[in-house]
Amino acid sequence: MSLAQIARTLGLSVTTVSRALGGFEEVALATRERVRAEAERIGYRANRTARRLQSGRSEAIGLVLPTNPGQFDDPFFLRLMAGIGPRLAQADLDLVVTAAPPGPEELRAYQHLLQGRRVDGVLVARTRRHDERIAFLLDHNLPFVAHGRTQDPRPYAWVDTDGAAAMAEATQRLIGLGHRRIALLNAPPSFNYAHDREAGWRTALERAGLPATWRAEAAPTEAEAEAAARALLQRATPPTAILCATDRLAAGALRAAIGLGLVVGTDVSVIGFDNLPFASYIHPRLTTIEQPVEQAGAVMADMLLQILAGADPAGLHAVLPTRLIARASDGPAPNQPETTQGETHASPFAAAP
Amino acid sequence: MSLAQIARTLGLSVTTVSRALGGFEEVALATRERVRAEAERIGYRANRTARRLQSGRSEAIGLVLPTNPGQFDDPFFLRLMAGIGPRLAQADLDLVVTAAPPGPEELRAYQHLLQGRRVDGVLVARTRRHDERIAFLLDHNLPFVAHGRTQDPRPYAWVDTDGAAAMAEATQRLIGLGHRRIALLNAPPSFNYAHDREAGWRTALERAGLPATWRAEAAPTEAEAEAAARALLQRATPPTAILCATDRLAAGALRAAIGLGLVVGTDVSVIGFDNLPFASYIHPRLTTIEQPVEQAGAVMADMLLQILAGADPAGLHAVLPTRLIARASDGPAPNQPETTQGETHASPFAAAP
DNA sequence: GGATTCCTCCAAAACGCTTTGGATAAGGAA
DNA sequence: TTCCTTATCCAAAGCGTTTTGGAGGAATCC
Repeated sequence: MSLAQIARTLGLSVTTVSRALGGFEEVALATRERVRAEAERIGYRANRTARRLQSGRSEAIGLVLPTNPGQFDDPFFLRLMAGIGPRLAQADLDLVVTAAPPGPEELRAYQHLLQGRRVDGVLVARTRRHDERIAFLLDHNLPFVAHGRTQDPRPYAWVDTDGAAAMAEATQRLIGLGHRRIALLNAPPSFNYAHDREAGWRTALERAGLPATWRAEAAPTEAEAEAAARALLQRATPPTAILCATDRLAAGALRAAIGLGLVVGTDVSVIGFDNLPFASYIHPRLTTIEQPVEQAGAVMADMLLQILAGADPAGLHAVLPTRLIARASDGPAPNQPETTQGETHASPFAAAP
Repeated sequence: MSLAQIARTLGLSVTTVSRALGGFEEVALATRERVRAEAERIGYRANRTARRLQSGRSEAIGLVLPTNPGQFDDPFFLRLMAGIGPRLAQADLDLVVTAAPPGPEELRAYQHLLQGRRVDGVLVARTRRHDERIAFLLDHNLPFVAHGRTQDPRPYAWVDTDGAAAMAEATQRLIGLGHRRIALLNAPPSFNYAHDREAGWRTALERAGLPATWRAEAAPTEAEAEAAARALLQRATPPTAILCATDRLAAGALRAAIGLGLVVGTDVSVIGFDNLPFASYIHPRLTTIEQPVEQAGAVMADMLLQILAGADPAGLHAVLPTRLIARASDGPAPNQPETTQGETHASPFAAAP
């Protein structure tokens, strides 16, 4: 089951067999066919390790999974891998997965991948605004593609979700439902998506001549979000809708609203972002924005393949569109003295699976 | 950054450097130290590919992810990888992940791993009662550890959850709450866990002298489960509790009960299995059973390491205990003529995160 | 007819490591 | 002194592949 074996059986040299299987023109067509037939017959598959040693490439790319305890209800990485897998398989590359908790160990995982020359490149997900992983990879010249932009001024390949457009769309939807006091419950600015998403909210408000008065920040956990949302809702003139940068924030907002005796979808509207699985189970079912994660994985893999083939990472960028999933957590603005009366058109909500 | 470079710098042979780093006694202690210091200085890491070629082992193990569309809210594999990762990293093995939808492509993924000698062994999760993957791996002599037992009579290494004990415990709990008509909503028998879990239910009923009269089967989707649960609840004498082999089945049962105007936790109790993330978001919050998935991953990795070190797979088995997470979907049995009056003690439920 | 060009094939090197089978020198026993 | 151990080191083989640099013969050109 080696080149040498085929060479022996056919009375050829290893060189010729190698070239024949490689499809080189310098091997006579008849010989090429003969070799191919024999290889087929014995089910020959090139030893990857030998080829790797010879070529100097590891024919594998790396992905570091954050093993954040309690974050397991987030199918992001599973979906990402589902998108990445087929593309890499097509290019006959392995996907090497490492697990590390965020923090110093995470960076060490990247060093580990680099040092042993275990991978030809890596995919980085969940980038932060200031991301030492990106800096490390750039410093060490390891090909990579990131999911999410960061503040590093050096050019690199990235794929990102159009969070601004998504939030603008959601804001627009709320405006269309008659809302005039639309709050943003954002994640801390260390998450770079926070900026993006806030920008969309601001743009839509501005376009409609509405003030960006109601705004709060919370770590994306339910407890913190609940507190922040309660503060918003207890203002003298509270918002009639809360746009959340994350489903987890939205879960907290729902809890805050319900805790204050408000009916979500009627008294106050809440929209999330991410379409985490619980969004369709929570009560009321959460209207939210879905990201094309599988597609992002596929695009990232394709970009990395291009880079490995010699492309310049600087030009490789993609902004992917989102999809708003209308459920039951938002509705027409309530009639309140401070509010411009919204048109009371029929609720356009479609039930989503 | 190779052995040769160190050898050159130190005026030694490649052989000696290799053995020095390998810690062989036949290299003088002083030399060993000298080599180690130099290796440390230049940050030497052995080229894995070269070592692999020489040793004939790929120093990697494989995991095939089922990319079941719509199943992404299941953190099982993420948790499994979180458990596997550190153990493999410690043994300096790579984890190669492939994604494939269940079915013929899945088996081809395993063939692919085997053919290219890409991995020294594999981990198989979510085994089925008759599992062609297990058969394939046994046939081809590829070391592996499975999560879940199957019907294949040949011995192999496995880790499994003690589903019988878990279900017996849950049944016992319901009996303690005064329930006498306890239904089982099971998954189809093609899933081997179904048998295990049903056995626990039967055992506990038998022990209490209760009949196993109420039983239904449904594919583990909400829609099918809802229909099956509704049929159960519409019997002339309906059950007062439904034990579900899966959280997804439980979600359907909840929906059926609510659809029939029943108050879950009062009129009818529902208990699930798996503790999927949505279980704590659904209304009412689902009492369910949690499996130690990370631990299973760690144990599986350890077993595979043992097998690769020469251990006999036949003796490697582990049954892991579960944990019942009490939430709000179960409660004391309702007072009904057919029911033996349960003791009306205070609800012992602790809120779980 | 000699030189040149194709066409087809091959021997050997190289990738970086581990392992096999000595080689050399020092020390001790006879 | 001679022989045998022991301690320490090394040259070379081998893992299976790709690639380099030809070699040999037939066909072509002048």
